[in-house]
Amino acid sequence: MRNAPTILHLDMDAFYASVEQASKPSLRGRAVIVGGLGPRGVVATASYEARVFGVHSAMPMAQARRLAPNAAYLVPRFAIYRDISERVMALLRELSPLVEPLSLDEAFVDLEAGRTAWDEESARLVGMELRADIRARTGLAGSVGLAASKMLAKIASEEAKPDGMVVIEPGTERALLGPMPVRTLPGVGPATGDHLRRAGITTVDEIAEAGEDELVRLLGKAHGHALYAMALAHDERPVVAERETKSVSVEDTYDVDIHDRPRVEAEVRRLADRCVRRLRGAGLSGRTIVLKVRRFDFSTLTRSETLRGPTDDPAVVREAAARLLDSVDTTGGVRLLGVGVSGLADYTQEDLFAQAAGARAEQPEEGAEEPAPVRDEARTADGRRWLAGHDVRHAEFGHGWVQGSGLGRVTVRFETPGSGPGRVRTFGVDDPELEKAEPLPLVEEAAGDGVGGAGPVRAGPGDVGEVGESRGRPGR
DNA sequence: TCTGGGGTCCTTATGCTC
DNA sequence: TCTGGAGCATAAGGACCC
Repeated sequence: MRNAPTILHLDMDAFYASVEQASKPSLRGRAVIVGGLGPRGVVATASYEARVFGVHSAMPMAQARRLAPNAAYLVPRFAIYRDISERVMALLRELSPLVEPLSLDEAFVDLEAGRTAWDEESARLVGMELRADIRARTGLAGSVGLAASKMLAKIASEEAKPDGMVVIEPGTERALLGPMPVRTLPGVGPATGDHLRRAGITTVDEIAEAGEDELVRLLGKAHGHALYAMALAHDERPVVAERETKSVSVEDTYDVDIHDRPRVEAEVRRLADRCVRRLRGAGLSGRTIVLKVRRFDFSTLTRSETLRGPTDDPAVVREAAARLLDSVDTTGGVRLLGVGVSGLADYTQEDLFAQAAGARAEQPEEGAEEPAPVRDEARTADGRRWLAGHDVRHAEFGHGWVQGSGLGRVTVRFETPGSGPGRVRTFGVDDPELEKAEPLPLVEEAAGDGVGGAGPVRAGPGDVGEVGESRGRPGR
């Protein structure tokens, strides 16, 4: 392990909810909950004001509504989260070429590799400046952890939340880690936590005391070795900038279980097509097709089939998925269906099978199988949907966002990131003066954007649209 | 009072080939 | 020709992460 805290972990605070609060002045200081709003939705992010009520990520939305009935409930706007995330990642890449994004709101940076920090003092300085830059560029708060390894940097940023910075000084790791609960360590979730608790192990120190052999016996080889090393604060994993995508998949949970077999088959075809679109979008093809079925009782099963060569042909994937479905009993109903492709190749090779199938099934389906949506909330006559939290523009009142909709009406609050809290008005869902709009930037873009200096800094408003997007990118 | 969506990695069982 | 492994690929499930 290196002997200076030069690995940085950045974690944006309550990211989705914070973006919404920055976009919508009337929500600042209020409980905001972002997630799926359907009957089977879960919470993606809760603002700190909402966490006071006990609401947290991954909680069923129904439960959140009981705990915080007066919170604002919004559907995620991934386009703007992605845009802001790219700005933040660009700031990180100014610090080092070794930036490892873990998701839209989290990343590791190896400061030593970027020669921006070499000891504790320089690392602290970089961390402070980074947090200030992020706030200036995005208006949002991020927490920073600095340590000599990835595991410890992540634990440090967790400790730093919200809106803080924590440095773990080399030499203090064991003392700090020892009394912490086992769940603090990465890779210890509910199941492993229970497993360890039944063996009388509840703290990191107790993992270390148990010894490596005992852990391997309890948890298996890979997990046992890894966890023992972590408990001793040994973590040599390097920061890895580019990781290859290993699989591409799509899945849908239905508001109401599907019992009708033809309907299940139609959904699987639709998912197969969607999956292939994503696959092709990333310039990939794959050999193994995976079908996922979650039944009415939440039991989940997967069926997979490996082809002779990689494909990105929708007809081939559709047919494989249909064959896999043949071996699954869906009487009783299914709540989720998914289709995935793994065994990826970064080239597209048309195998004979694909060509044969393609000749038969070139373009039928496309328009023919348009599946009926399960649920139909506030949909206009031409099929537009007014999703809570999404941006709209009104010919007379300007830019606003959907506060709620139903019963043929849509309620809009007219405000922008730079305005004060705005007024609310209600319209018919088919009001011709109301239309969907693009999100507005959170921070006023200064003319020229003030980044004249050295280094590969991304410029201002002009280049956020992104041109040739074909790299495989890790974790979204 | 129920449990999303997109991934990764590991374990175990099984069949094939040498 | 039979048997025993080793080693690999495939399939299914589970845990974990954000």
